[in-house]
Amino acid sequence: MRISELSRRSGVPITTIKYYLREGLLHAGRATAPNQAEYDESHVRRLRLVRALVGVRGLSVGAAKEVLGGVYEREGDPHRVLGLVLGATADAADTGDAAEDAESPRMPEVDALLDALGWQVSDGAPGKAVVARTLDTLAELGTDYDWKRLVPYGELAARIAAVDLDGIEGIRDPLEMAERALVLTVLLEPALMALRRLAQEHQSAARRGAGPEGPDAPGAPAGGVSPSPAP
Amino acid sequence: MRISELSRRSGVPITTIKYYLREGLLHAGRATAPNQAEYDESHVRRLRLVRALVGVRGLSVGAAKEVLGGVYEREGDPHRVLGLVLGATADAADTGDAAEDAESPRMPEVDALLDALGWQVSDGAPGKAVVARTLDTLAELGTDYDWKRLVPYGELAARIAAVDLDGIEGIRDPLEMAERALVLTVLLEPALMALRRLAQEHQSAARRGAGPEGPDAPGAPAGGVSPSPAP
DNA sequence: CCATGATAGATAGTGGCACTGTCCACTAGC
DNA sequence: GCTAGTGGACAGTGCCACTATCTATCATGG
Repeated sequence: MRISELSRRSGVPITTIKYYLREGLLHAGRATAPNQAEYDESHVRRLRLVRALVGVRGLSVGAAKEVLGGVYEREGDPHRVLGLVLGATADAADTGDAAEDAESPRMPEVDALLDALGWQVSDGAPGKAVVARTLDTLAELGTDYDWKRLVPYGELAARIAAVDLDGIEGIRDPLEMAERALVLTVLLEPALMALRRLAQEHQSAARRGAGPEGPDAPGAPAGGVSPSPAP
Repeated sequence: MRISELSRRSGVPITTIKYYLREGLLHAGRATAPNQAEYDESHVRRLRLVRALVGVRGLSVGAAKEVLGGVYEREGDPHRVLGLVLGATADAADTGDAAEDAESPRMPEVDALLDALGWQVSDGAPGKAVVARTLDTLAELGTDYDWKRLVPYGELAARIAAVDLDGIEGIRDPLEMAERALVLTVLLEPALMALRRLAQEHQSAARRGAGPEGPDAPGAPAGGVSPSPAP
């Protein structure tokens, strides 16, 4: 198909498609002439993904490019894909200043946290820098927040990751698996945080009504957390 | 103190402080003359918080204003504070278009999800719209993603919320409690997602090496992830 | 008293980013 | 041939988070 049909089917304006092509978010079509190129389903699919990442999720164009590059270049290796995809994501706020990422005064605390959780991750994992920076920010705010308080969060994060990996377990096609991994991790983030807030609201109301007792509300519905197998 | 000292102590340029004053992110000082005002510790504290929200977390100025307004206007009611603070946060991508938030074709699915989880939340909770939009995006991408797949995430979100609420349980001072709630929910978000990614990496490697078994690493050969003390 | 510097308030400007408009040479398809 | 469409290039737009500058005070030291 040509660019006008690509635009029609993806809902993205032609000029924006050209922009994405320039920026490397979309792979070029097969050129049939100096001013003619042929696009296919993969372009439609990828355009929709780009719009989801940039428009819905709010990723910057640069971050989206990195993420997509990671997915489509190593589609054969799910583990590698996971690492790259999620590494490039990090957060909207960490654009630039990649140099100081590696060195943070709180990195030892992060290592202690990972050790306490029993996790084995690569040294350069960007997530470590994010955690370090968060600890740093909390300290600057005067909050006495120790890395130990992140341990329960880490344990729950492990369960979330288990659900994530279960979600891509059965996919055979490498490309589809990579895309699914990307979608599950990146696009689900706002939903997860929204669920957290909804749960906070629910439990806050429940605790208010039932007294300041333990985390699980006494008789109340309290969130219906089923006892999933031990982490 | 005067504005120059406020600038020095908070690390925020004077011009930026004026900007925040204009935008309502910082409460005005006590005016002592047409061109003189007195600032105090509360301004220093709040400025640091603003910088954390806007700079580190990447919140828009408008969103930060809403969040802070919610915190400092109803400091007496923790439950109310939670609701407002977390409501205003939502996500960076949902600025504008607040009108269509209420009506989403997928809202019934979200209600079904909340029902399955046993949660009781207010109808206008912004988190619901975020979840609805995520389901919508996933559907547009052709992913066959049912709301039922969010149930395990919801259960884990409930546990996270329980940890969150535990973290603000014992605080007596209402203002401090409100601030802590804000910090725990908003500033911790990137860290939580980073932990999720780190856990994915760890477990992906573990599953790869040990087959499709449990999320915990088998023997954990303890590579270079030792908790080295401060350099 | 008055020079000096800081201050509040207002207005305009800056730089970055994600597009968007426009122009050109050329091609496809009638 | 003729018209609509195309790829490529480049400038322009709108938004946003600041930032610079200007003015009319005000505070203080000498």
